[in-house]
Amino acid sequence: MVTCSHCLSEIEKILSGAHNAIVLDPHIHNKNSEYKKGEILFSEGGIPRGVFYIHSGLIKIIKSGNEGKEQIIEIAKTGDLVGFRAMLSDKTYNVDGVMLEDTSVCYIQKSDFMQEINLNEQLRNTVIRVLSKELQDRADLLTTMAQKTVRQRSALALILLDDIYKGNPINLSRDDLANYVGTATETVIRLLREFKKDGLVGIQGRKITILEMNRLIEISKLI
Amino acid sequence: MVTCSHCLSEIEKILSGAHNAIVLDPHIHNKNSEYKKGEILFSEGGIPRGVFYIHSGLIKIIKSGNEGKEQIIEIAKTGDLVGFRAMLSDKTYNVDGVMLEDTSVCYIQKSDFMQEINLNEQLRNTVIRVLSKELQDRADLLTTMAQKTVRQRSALALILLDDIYKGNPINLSRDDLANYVGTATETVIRLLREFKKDGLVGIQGRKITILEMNRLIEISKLI
DNA sequence: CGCAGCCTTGAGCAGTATCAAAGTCGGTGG
DNA sequence: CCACCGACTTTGATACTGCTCAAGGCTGCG
Repeated sequence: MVTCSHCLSEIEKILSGAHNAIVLDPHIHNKNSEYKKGEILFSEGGIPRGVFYIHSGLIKIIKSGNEGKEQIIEIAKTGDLVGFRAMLSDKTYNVDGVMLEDTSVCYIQKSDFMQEINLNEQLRNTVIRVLSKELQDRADLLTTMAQKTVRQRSALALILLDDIYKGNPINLSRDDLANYVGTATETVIRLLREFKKDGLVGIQGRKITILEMNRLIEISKLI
Repeated sequence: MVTCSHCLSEIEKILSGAHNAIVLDPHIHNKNSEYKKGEILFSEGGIPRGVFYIHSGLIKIIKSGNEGKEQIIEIAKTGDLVGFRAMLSDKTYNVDGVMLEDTSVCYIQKSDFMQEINLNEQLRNTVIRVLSKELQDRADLLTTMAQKTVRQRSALALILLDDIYKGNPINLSRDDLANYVGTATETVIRLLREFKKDGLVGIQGRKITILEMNRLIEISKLI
């Protein structure tokens, strides 16, 4: 694959998150590749030769644990950069990237990315800042996984998903939702039923609508 | 506090972990400060103005969760650099650093560290590589917390602690051990009793000796 | 229409947390 | 030197959360 020069020139904005809301003009910007839902972008053990910028779509970053049970580490959305941790660490991927829906991505080759980093001091500092910030966030997430109940984590997951789906109904398989929360599918279904009964969410088929964000936030924080 | 120029010149080795076994010559190296067991190096919300290099001792990095229950994110040992995530992210600390035993550290000021980074390309790349690698590792840890049983995590904790204590008996309060595993104190005590009964570990007072590393590894991996 | 893949529900169980109480150890002051 | 105090550790009993297994229902698609 060939580096998308347009995205290469934008990576600083992308990394700092400023890019999130920007819709690239398709006329000046040809997306590198399109993937169907369920297709695999990269998988554990593979050697990263570049990073991906999500032009549109959703990608789950998963770790396949014991007995095939997968844990969703992160859900990357439009405007996110994916795969840079493994690339920058000089290690193989330790997670898989799988499309949650039809997704189009741009590609930036490692050599191009590294050259850019070495030339651009500000970008370099951004990279370091972003990585460090994520490390801090993961300490919080670790604590959440270790200390909060499944009920609290489910509420939290819905809050995060509301952001990922930008306020639109959450459209995720129950399996994926359970793997995101870190629990069994049945458990997440039962909790959703409860949340619905209490008027916190609405459910249309597999789609979930947040009705009472404030109370979800309360639940996610309470012990 | 004043930057330890000796450690500043060594940070590349420190970061890449090569420093672990090196004993600095006390004649050419004056340690910046000594802390007693239980003393606080930094705490959540504080502004990082530099990083600490552990000359000798042990520091727990903790996140105080709900109702004061703390989660040990990491135990930093002799030769480790502490506090660089918050410093590099330009955020306040989101964790506390507390001495697990009497500890002496050196201090490197943020301005000195940053200057060094900007002058030294290799160091820069090391920083980026280390941060990315840690992010990868935390994805694994997250999966562990989400999917493994307390029994498995306890076995894993003992394996990690064996490394931290360099093969010497593990000397940690039961509370700290529980907070490292992410469970209740009573639970960890019961599991230790089991492990002892099965001949996996020996227990002398609060000290724990690993007897059957291979079987511990097996337990930590099994589902 | 029927199949396959999800989603949902129920029942029972195992693993852990919680609460309460007793035991141990090291240090301190009389 | 001894007895006591406080903090930490251990044990027991009980409750509950969340998992697993099993079965049935729904939906979209060939």
